[in-house]
Amino acid sequence: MPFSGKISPLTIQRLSLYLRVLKEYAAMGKVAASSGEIAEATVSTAAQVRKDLSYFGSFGKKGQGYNIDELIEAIEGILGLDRRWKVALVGLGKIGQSLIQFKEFGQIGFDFVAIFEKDPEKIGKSFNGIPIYHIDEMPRVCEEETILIALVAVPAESSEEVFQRVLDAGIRGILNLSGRCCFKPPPHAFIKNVNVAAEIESLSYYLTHF
Amino acid sequence: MPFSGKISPLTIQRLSLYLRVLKEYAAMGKVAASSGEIAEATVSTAAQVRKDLSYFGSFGKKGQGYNIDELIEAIEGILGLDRRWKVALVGLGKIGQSLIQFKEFGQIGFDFVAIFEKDPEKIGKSFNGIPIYHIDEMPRVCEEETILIALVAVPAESSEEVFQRVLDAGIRGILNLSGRCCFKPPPHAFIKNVNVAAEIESLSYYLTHF
DNA sequence: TTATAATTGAGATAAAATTCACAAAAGCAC
DNA sequence: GTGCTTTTGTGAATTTTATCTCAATTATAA
Repeated sequence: MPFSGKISPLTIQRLSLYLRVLKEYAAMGKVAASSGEIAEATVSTAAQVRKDLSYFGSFGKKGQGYNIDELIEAIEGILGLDRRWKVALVGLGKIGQSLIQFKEFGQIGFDFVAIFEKDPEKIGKSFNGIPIYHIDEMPRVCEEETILIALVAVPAESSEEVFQRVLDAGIRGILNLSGRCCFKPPPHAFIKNVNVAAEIESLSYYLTHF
Repeated sequence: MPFSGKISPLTIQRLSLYLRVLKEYAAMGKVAASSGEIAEATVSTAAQVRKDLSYFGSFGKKGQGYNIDELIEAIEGILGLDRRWKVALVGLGKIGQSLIQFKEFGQIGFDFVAIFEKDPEKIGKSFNGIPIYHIDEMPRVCEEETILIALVAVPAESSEEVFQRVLDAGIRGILNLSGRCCFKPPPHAFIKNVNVAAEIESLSYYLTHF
């Protein structure tokens, strides 16, 4: 790795945002951007942008800002997006079905290659061109296909069991949409929780008190 | 309000998680829980749980922990969940369709009462029993129905314009699923961004570097 | 060649968030 | 009632994160 030390997860999330706006800029034909511009587009501050980048190296030119193509390449390298990732979907309910059709995953380098389900009705068929396996087959399929990332979209009740099985199948990164928010992963694995219900509850807090 | 001062958004998010596990406990018939138990269930720490709660009052009993029903009621009060909220869905694409069928919103007090769309094909009809209006009708409908919260699930390209129109319609809380991450709301409004693509990118970072 | 303006990178500083640590209850057993 | 155990609430200490500041660098234009 070209860098050392522990980086805050907040920095990582922001890099992802910076990358988005940089790609927008590139698509517009823009060649350079300053930390101030990037900050404004991501609701951040110039100092924050520079500090985040500085953990990984010096990518800008004093007086000139950042070359957009170079910075895109740098951030993609940092985030490990200079490759493609195979992803499994676990749970083909409403949410799973809608996410698997979501084109942005492919655009940013993540390919769904397997779906795992319990419902015998669905197994053996395919959805959106992706084969549906029984969840028992996860260890075999994930190994054969070298799948390291899973998107878990099962009902909250079954999620705890499913997390365990997913980790046992060799998955190291879980994107959890099950609504069951909290599961402590083993040290070699990572979980990101996306919880729309919790987010709307914080909106309620702010509307109530401000 | 029974409290003063600025509370960290991180505290608010965690209260939401605490509430979830407390409701699980209540459903199991449990009557009391300690900060340690709540912490374990939410992947937090006992001190963090106590500190978060302490910003709003004293809800526990020394040596005994927290009465679950009482604490649920307290947190619901804090978060403004001791009432029901009317919610608009803006954008009836795949994501919008799947979210509006998501039962948990109703269970936690949020009712979809209107859908706004641009597509003339859909307007005038209903989806899942909820009427579909043209987006131009938002100001009128939101006022008549006193809708203060909107879930925005439109394509990233149109989101900037849509945010503006949503705010102009009197909406004060936006849950943004458009993928376009960054929009600075005016001081009386609040935006919560949910960005699955950005989350999966951080997973890539961790798998690459650890 | 020299002034001018823009902007980075990073050390110093400030602010925010988390953890520590412990006195003060509260129940229980005897 | 006394001693033991549990667990809260909170001020203090620590750690983490964000902001500020400015010397150094680059391009530009006179």
